[in-house]
Amino acid sequence: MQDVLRGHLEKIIPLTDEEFAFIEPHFLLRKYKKHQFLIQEGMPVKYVYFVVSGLLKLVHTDDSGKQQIISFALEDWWESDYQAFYTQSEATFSLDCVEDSTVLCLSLESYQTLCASLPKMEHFFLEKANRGYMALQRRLLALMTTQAQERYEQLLKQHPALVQRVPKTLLASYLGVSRETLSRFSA
Amino acid sequence: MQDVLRGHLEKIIPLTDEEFAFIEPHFLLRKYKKHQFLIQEGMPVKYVYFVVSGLLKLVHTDDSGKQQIISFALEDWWESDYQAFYTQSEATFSLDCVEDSTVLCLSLESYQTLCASLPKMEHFFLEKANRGYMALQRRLLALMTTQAQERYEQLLKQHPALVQRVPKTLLASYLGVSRETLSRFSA
DNA sequence: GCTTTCAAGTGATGTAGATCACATTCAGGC
DNA sequence: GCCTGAATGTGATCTACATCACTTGAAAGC
Repeated sequence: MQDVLRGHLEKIIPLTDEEFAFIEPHFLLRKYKKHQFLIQEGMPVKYVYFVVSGLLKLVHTDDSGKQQIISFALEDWWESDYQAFYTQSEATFSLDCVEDSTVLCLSLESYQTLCASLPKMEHFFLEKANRGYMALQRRLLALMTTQAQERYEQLLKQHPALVQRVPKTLLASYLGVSRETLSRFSA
Repeated sequence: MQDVLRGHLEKIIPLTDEEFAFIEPHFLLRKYKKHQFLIQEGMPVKYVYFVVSGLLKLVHTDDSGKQQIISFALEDWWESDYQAFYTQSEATFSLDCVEDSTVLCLSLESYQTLCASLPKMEHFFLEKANRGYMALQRRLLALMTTQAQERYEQLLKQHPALVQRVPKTLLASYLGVSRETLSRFSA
């Protein structure tokens, strides 16, 4: 199971067996069922999660109770309420399972230990953060410039698997469009 | 002038004089006039920029020629077309001066040298990347959930100085709203 | 000083997409 | 096998905001 993690890390930083032997015990393997929460709004955030299998959604609930999907986390993705995680404060997002999922949990302490003792790991996280930043920038731009229907079509192209796995209601929320409007696009 | 840089770095990582003496020569000081371009769409991106003084805007131009402001870069901000910078490919954004500006330029080679030889620097950039990511996430959320007028009011609260310094037309583009609509809010 | 350009306000009209309301189909729990 | 709730489709109406068209005022260039 941890092989997945090693493969994932080694896409960016090659590791010796000793190094991986040092890294691996910092992660905690956990399984969650569909609809279970990994993070709940208002609660402390203990971990950042690496998705081994399954599918999570990161959600924000506004004052009027409406839910917005900030992002989906598929296999091989890292997810958390980073703000709350890094500052060890209360979650403003919730993270829960769209499907039964297996994740690896990394505590802030372990995260810091890994970064401090293995520059490679810090490099790995920097790389991930940068890519995440660039991806968000593109998403922001798309949200500002592109019509809802085109955004949907681009999602279909770029993540056809995701569209298959996720109810349209959730896709709509992710795309920033109402359920009804999204439904009218399929035609 | 480089004092500004040292102060900025030391907000996150304390440095010895020797360390800073090693870091500093990697930066190139440059001055630009209002309307001058640091990065032009279609051209290679040589540097990431640290703004010592002045104000820059990162802009995307779509097929129909319309401009969207991805972000502003005030004093103490880092900016570039990161995608193009890291992959040493052609810019899809342009970066130009809203006001006369002084910047420090860091090449990819120097960036990599700094990260490789000083783990502190890698840590610094990781910290910056993470904060940038979280800020973008909040902006994305605001764009999806909040009305244009409220977004404007929040900008007024959070960056009153920016609103003073920047023509409304540019603010509108940054907020993802038309010039005319923004104008009707002031009343 | 004059002209040209840029920033900004404002009315009239158009439209993407929200919201509300209801029908239908489908999967799961017991 | 029945019942309940989720997921989806679809019509009618409403609204935030875009777009177009024009005016005014102020700054910049020569």
